[in-house]
Amino acid sequence: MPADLLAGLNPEQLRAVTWPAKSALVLAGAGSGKTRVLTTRIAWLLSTGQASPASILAVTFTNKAAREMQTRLSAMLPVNTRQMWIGTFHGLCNRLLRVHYRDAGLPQTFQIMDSGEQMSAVKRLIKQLELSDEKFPPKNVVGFINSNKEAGYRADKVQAIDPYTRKLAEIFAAYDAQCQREGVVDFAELLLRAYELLSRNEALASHYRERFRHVLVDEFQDTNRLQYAWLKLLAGRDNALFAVGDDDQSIYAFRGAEVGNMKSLLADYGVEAPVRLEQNYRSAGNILAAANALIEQNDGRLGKNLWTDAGEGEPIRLYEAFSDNEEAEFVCDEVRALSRDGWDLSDLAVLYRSNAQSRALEHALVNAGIAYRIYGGLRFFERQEIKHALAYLRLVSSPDDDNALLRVINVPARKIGARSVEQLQAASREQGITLWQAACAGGAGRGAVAGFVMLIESLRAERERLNLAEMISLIIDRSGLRAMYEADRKDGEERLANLDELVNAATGFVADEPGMEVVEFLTAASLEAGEHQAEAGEDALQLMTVHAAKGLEFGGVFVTGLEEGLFPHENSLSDRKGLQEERRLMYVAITRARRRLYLSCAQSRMLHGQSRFPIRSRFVDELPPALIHTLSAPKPAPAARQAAWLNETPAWAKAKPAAAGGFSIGQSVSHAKFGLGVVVNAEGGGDEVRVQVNFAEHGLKWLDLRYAKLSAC
DNA sequence: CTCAGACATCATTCC
DNA sequence: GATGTCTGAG
Repeated sequence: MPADLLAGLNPEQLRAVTWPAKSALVLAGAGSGKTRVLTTRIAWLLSTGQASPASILAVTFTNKAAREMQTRLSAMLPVNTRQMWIGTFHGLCNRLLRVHYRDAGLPQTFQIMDSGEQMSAVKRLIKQLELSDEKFPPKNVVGFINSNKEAGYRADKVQAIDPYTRKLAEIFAAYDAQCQREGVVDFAELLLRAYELLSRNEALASHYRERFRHVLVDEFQDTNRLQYAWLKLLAGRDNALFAVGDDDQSIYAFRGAEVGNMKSLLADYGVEAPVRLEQNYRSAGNILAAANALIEQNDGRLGKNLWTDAGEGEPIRLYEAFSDNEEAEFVCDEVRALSRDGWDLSDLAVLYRSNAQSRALEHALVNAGIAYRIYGGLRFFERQEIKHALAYLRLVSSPDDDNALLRVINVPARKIGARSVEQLQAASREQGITLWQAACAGGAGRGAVAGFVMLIESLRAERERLNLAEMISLIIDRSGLRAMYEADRKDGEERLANLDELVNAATGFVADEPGMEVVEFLTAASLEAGEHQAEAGEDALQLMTVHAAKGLEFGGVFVTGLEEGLFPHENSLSDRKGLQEERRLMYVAITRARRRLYLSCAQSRMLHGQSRFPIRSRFVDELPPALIHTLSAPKPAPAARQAAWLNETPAWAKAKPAAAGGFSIGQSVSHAKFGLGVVVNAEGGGDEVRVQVNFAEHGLKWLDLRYAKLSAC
């Protein structure tokens, strides 16, 4: 074995890496060398002859992490990583289903729907079933379907006691039937189908159990019930399930993740205690101390305390801006200063809770001339022009995909309006055929629909002759997409560039299986929607959500928008579990930083087209004050501040500046119980006026002026 | 019957 | 801000 393989590992890391060939849970704090442990573990198993490459199954949460593991591994050992199965849950399940598509009851060319496509499939279904989307909001229906699938339940297994849930279960069943008819699978289905494939087919399951003696899982705290069941199926009784995770970084409960899986694993596999990796190699002492203090406020933790032998480092910097725009300017100023001091822009990240916040930042960055790169948000493969082109590609490959057909049948506009589409849908429903079949049958010979059928047929006729890139290029030309965007003066140019980029991506694409180029390309587009753009190497400031930042680290980090209602998000304020997840999110944000950490909030923020006047996030106040250095904003006098607020007041407030029972927005007031505050909002009229006051001590309160004793000061 | 523009509505986080 | 629905012109 390469002698230096284990060199430089600390005792806990060493214990994890050289753990005997049995199941284990590694509790790996942020920055504790988790990825290194995982890859070194694999390398150690291989180089000591305990495992062959083919016996390794490693699951990560992003494709990026999977690639990184592969790269690191091949750097450590001269080993053929192709024999190992390394990938995401979704990627691996897809692989399984492609190999055993018959046993899984799927067409060979089944396609994967992303969440947007799933949503439109459900909307279409609800309309078809003639249900009101008032009573069955598509969003809720999608949530119902996904959460059941993630828990391992099909429609017939759903716990349905009340009539409403029974109806939902019916829709669920109809949805699955529709997907089956159209040969498409959603993300959750990918997992459930693969699970059922193995659980119903003992021969297959034992084949894979024989093969994968070592199952390793990264980010185990983010697995859902179904994923854990899938892992258990593969690991069986005898194989080694080696899970690495951090309960404090569990931030995906909203998509079904169960931190409880960590405790379950200990019980299910008779693991006495987790291996704890608590030495942090990433962050300076102060940053770590802040993170520890914050996360301690959560309960039910497995428990762990990160430490470092690095020095305290710099204090954490806190900045309270007047407005979201001013916060963005602050970020720009600091970034420029850091850049002057020799920091690489790419070593700096601006984090936020929700994507919408990037707007103000982008605006300021453009003005300041600072190069930046946004991760997530509108991903490449989710842009409409790309989705259009891919929908055509799907139709060429499998015309029965109703979703794809509906997406492009009238894009660009070709005189097939809502009415014609309805007729097609009626025909398809009555005769039990797909839209494509209905289009072929009904519109034969005449009309716009026939023209569309001919277009698709003419493209299909070229399938054999053209390679993938040529096909996409042909689609863009012949469908009229190119002409449509050429005529679009607003952002047609950018969209055309993206389409060219799509052709480029297809040019380099090599399929694993001959003849499967289209299917594999579309699969990659669905499963790697976000990870395409993140590559390019230019030195640029990194912008992303806190979720997207998980697993990454930066020399300097700005955590922005630290306001009640934003971070923690208002939808999570009401329940305890939600709030604890928000706190873990904050923990993740803080622990991304190596040397310098900025926290910022704003006293006014445009949200959903309205000015809001939030108060500072509780998370800021949960940090030890001694660690924090508050940067003084160029504080204008109270009068000027009021003016600044008034400038952003909604129209109604300007229209009736003194309407709120004698109080106006921005006015300082005092209250017998709550003390001093500032009026930030008002509603009502006549003698039923309510005002919202931001109290220095007690935060935001709505007060009814009929009862509250409020006085100007 | 289609289409473009006006209008309303609703907003986390993501594989 | 993006998306869905409505309306009047053609």
